[in-house]
Amino acid sequence: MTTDLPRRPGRPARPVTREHLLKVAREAFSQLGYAGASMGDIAGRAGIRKSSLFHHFATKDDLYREALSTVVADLGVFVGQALQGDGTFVERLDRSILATQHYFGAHPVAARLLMREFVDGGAAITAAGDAVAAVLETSVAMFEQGMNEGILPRTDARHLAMTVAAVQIQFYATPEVSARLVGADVFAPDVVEQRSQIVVEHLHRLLGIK
Amino acid sequence: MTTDLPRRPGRPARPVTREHLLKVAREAFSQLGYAGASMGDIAGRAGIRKSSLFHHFATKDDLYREALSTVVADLGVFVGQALQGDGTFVERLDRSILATQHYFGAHPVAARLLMREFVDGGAAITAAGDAVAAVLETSVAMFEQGMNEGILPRTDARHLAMTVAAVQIQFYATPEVSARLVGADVFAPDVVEQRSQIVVEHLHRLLGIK
DNA sequence: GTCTATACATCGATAGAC
DNA sequence: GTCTATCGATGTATAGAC
Repeated sequence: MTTDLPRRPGRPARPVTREHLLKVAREAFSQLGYAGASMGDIAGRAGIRKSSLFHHFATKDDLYREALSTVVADLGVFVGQALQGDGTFVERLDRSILATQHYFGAHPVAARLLMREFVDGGAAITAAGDAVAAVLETSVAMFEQGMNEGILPRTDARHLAMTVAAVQIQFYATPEVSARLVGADVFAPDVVEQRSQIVVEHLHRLLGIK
Repeated sequence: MTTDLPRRPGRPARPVTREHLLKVAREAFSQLGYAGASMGDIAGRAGIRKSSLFHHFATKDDLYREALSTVVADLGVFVGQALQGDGTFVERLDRSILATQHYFGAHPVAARLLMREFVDGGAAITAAGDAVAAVLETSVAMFEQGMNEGILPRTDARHLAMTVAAVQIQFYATPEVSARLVGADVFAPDVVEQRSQIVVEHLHRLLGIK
């Protein structure tokens, strides 16, 4: 039976990395929201004291912004890469859909963190808000391109982008509701694969492809 | 120039009604979330003191549950009434879609409050969570009925219900994002009408109608 | 870089006067 | 039914030792 020695100040052999702190912060903010997660809780998850966390991030707002921006950036490059390369319009569209679904499926904190930021109004974030707006604008531009090429029927591309975004994010942003409805763990690999194929099918019908 | 007299105890001529307290509570919880809204803030919005609010609701949790349940109940009867009556499958479907969209458009706090509850995992709520699950199950049953009648092509009705719910709620649950994308106030009557028609169009294509 | 200790505000909730 | 006053816990953030 081991006894917990009282913690003492000093430079530890293996200090926690900034990346690890951001990881646990993403988990906390995703689960509890900005207001619900506390610096003490996040520090505890990382195995350090609250004041040590403040050494790495001057304010809670700073920590939140950086944690959120990593998700937005990750998703941005992931989807960006999928859009690169050759192929038909539909092939590029499908690659971006699957990339998004696989990203959300592989990173359980991501969709919920994004959705919370959207619901909060994105007031706390300007940089990330602009990045999100850029992603949506890319989506709008893509749909307009498809309409101009005659592949997609003409409709309001901006309302369409909002609907498409909703279809892609909701399932993973509210996993308890999704799990209760489909009767399975949302992040199980086979469920992610199934949902990915279904989202492709849903969005094809929604966009009027074929 | 009037001077603010200090508040004094006693029975006021016109005490605030429970309905008014629930209304301002819905606004606060919708804007700030459960963790972000405080009993003091809600009391202040209603023009009373925090301790007076605790006279009406024993705990913050009680207030939240009742505020949320009014939205779930309102939406339930609104959509339920739309589903009643005669008409073809598509006519009943369209009535329920339009009822939902008009409800969200007319009650700016509703969709956001619901989405917050979904993102929070519905852990705080059992009764309302069951009510929401019931609405989704009704949706599933309706789609399966449409498939059995040969009106809808066969697909996974449960995943379909999740997608349909996302399309209906997202636009009004994240109004700042929506407004930025479409460049207009989401709750302006003409925008609500436009979005309603577009959602009907989107869901028709998604469901494979016609 | 981490710790102890603390300052100071706000939170949910209670007690008791009117 | 509303108020003043207060309690105890928790929140963000800071100061200074090691």
